Amino acid sequence: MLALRSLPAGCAARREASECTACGARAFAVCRTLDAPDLDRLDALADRLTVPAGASLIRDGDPARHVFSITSGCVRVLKLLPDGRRQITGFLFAGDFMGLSSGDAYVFAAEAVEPVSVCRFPRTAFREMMRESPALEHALLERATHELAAAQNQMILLGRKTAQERLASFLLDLPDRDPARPPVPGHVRLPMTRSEIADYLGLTIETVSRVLTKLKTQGLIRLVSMHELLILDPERLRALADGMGDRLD
Amino acid sequence: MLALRSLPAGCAARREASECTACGARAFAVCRTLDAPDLDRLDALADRLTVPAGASLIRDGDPARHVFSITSGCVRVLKLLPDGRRQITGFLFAGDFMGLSSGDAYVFAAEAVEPVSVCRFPRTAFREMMRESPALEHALLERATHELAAAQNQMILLGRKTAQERLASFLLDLPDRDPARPPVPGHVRLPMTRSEIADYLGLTIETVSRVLTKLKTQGLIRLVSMHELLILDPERLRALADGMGDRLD
DNA sequence: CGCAGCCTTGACCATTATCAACGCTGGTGG
DNA sequence: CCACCAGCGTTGATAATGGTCAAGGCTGCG
Repeated sequence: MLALRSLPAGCAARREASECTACGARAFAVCRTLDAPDLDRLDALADRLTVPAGASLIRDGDPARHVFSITSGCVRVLKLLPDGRRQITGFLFAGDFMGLSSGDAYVFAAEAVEPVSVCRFPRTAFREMMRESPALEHALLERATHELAAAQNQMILLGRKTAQERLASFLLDLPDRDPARPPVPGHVRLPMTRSEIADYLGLTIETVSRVLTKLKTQGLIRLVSMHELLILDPERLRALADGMGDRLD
Repeated sequence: MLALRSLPAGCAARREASECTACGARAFAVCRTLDAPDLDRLDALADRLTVPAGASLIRDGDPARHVFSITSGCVRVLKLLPDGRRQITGFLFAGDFMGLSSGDAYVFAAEAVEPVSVCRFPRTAFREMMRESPALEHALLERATHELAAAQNQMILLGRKTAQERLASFLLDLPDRDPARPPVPGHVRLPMTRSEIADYLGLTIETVSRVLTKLKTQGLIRLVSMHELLILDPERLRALADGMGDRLD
């Protein structure tokens, strides 16, 4: 399992997580399902790391020795083709979890989009805990279930949606995922570059840039700054995202 | 969770599954992790169904009342956009499992590609069993982990690979998944139509047809019949699939 | 044998990629 | 404090991959 994002229901937990970077393992959103003694054991296992923007958290092919819980910042999970083509398979935020893997090596890379802090657990010890705590395993399965549904949505986006529809979907989904900013309605923080958005949506930077300009021209969004925008017409944007761009015209 | 394919390690289990369609729940590949009494309980819960080609097993939006274990045939899992665009997110075969879902309704559809037989379990009873059997939950998490890794691979395919690379990847992956045919090396059974392949790979039928013809012309494959082909040059096909098409030229 | 459905092939088109130039912006050092 | 520079973003012109439209062929079944 590559990465597990926190569940929508866990929104409070997520926010909490982002606020308690000092308390290490307790920041782990799954903690809600654990008893106090288990939490203490997790705490004891955890390393706290801070990594600068651009730094690598996980390298594709490396032995899978750790699992991670993100406590602040934004992480990109990605895969590369030998010639350098890149697919970003997800952006992770505070409260999200990553690193579980079926084999002994990671099959993906993870890098900091902005300065990131994480709790790092030895994989074997974490596995041990999982075996002993069905509640933990249950929570992870719950998350994995959710993550698989999200993956199907990303597949229809990549396989069947137009560039406009992809951007619209992205802009609507992103704020739900990022607890870093209080959810001012319509306000979207874009910690990632155009290039990262492009590699997430299966497009090029030029197309991303052009489509954002077009959405702006159509009055659907306003570009506040390079890394911040406003959704002006959520309804029409949603219709676009769902492939009903013409219904509302 | 939409669908869980059997693990590669479970190849023997899978084959067994496809051979014992008569024994119902015991065909469920996860059974390997359950004790005999649990198996008997599963057996008691299961309906055995046979559905004709083209029939619907799960409709998007329907209340999620069952989970399914496929005992023979091929199932397509898909999502639709309102205007009819279709993305097939996976093909399932004997031994695969589907239907777990985070919400109360299915968020995808499942339809028989060819005549299919399944074991159907009431979702609530299955959940109950999961709660009582950590081994079952563990097995499902294991599978989900694997399925998530596969989803990442499909994302790089859909987001970054060319039509040729997509077809090459598909032809190489498919036989590993389908236990219906003894794994004659290089022999690929294609139970699905060109249209289904296209909707799985994010292409059109015409492109699928043209690329298959091109692969044939290049001596990489031979089209034995409409639903059967031979891989003549696995190495070059693999190189193509991995985006190293030029390396071997 | 005939028909329906699927597949293939061809001609043309559109969306998006590629290539190129330029502009903005934020950080650094004079 | 300002000027410069590097990196990122935007915009434009052109190209290419794959989509669309159309016609015809195969195949398997009644």
